[in-house]
Amino acid sequence: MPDLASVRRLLLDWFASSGRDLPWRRDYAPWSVLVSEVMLQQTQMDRVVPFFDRFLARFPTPAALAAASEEEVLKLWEGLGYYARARNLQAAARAIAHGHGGRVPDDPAALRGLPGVGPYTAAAVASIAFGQDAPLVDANVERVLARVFDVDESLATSAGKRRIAALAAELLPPGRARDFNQALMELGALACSKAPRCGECPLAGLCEARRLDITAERPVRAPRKAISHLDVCTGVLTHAGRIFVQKRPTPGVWAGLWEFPGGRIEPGETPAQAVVREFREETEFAVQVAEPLGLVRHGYTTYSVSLHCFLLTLANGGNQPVLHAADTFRWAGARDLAGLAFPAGHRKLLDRLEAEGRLPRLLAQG
DNA sequence: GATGCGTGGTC
DNA sequence: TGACCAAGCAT
Repeated sequence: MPDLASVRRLLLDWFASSGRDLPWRRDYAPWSVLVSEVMLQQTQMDRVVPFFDRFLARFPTPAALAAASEEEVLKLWEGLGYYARARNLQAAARAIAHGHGGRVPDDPAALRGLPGVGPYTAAAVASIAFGQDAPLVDANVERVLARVFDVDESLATSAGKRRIAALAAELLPPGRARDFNQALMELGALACSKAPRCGECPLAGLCEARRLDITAERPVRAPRKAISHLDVCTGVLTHAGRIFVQKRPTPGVWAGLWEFPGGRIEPGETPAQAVVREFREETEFAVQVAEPLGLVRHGYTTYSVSLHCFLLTLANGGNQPVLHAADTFRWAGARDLAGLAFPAGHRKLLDRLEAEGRLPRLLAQG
């Protein structure tokens, strides 16, 4: 088994020389650390940084976020995914503003009680913001420790998880948790990645998986479920120079985001038939297809979709919907469309219409 | 313990 | 191209 003291020293030295310069690492302000850690859940660093900069500029304190509208918060989160994080973070900000005197708590139990803060994030904030000796485990830590110490239990099992957690706790140098926890994760992100770059790794000389030439087999993971494919449709319904949008209910997929109605294309149905049916079911609008708008392809973790898009007009009747799949609706103008948060596929469709120069015409008063 | 929740990068 | 995956959490 690799020498623990050597692992600690090599990791801390490497992090001091090779750690990335990140916005929240200048002063480790607790609010910055909390926001960054929530954004980093299941999301890679390079993608987070620009979102973090915009978010902190707008919401420099928990009180600022607490006072904002959910609309504005989701708009700033648009494109980052896992939107429950944004709503939970605002709920956490309100709890901090009203229940903790406006300061992010340093007590792990209090942190854990904030919405959207689980075991990882609580330990990350306690150690990175406040320097407390809290070990943490994320996917990076799992990868690094499973390789360095050749953990052969599957990480899908509780035995494997316990083994990693025990190693992370035993390894943590008291008083150095801020740098050490970040060092482990940074190493997992920069060197000990899925396809490891052992030439850049300070631990290569003592890594068990490398010695045994089994880095590709560590960590042992459960096989993922197969990715399924789905054909769905959506329609941009225009009327009197405006476009119909509806707000998705909470909880659920894309809760609180705006969308164009649509849904799954059933067997034996053409995409055009499906979009007419979906509008009837979701809004009780009778619509007709004015023009196909092509295909938007989009991937998700467990499935991929082909989004068949259409331009629609009202076939008859008034412009008041009866909503069955949404909280509220709006006949949106250009300013609305720019300011509302949409799921990526629908935003992609809007961007395409914009790029083709068609949006102004659709939104012309008529 | 299993599942749902987004998105875009990578190879 | 498509399968895999990322600084997890809630239910």
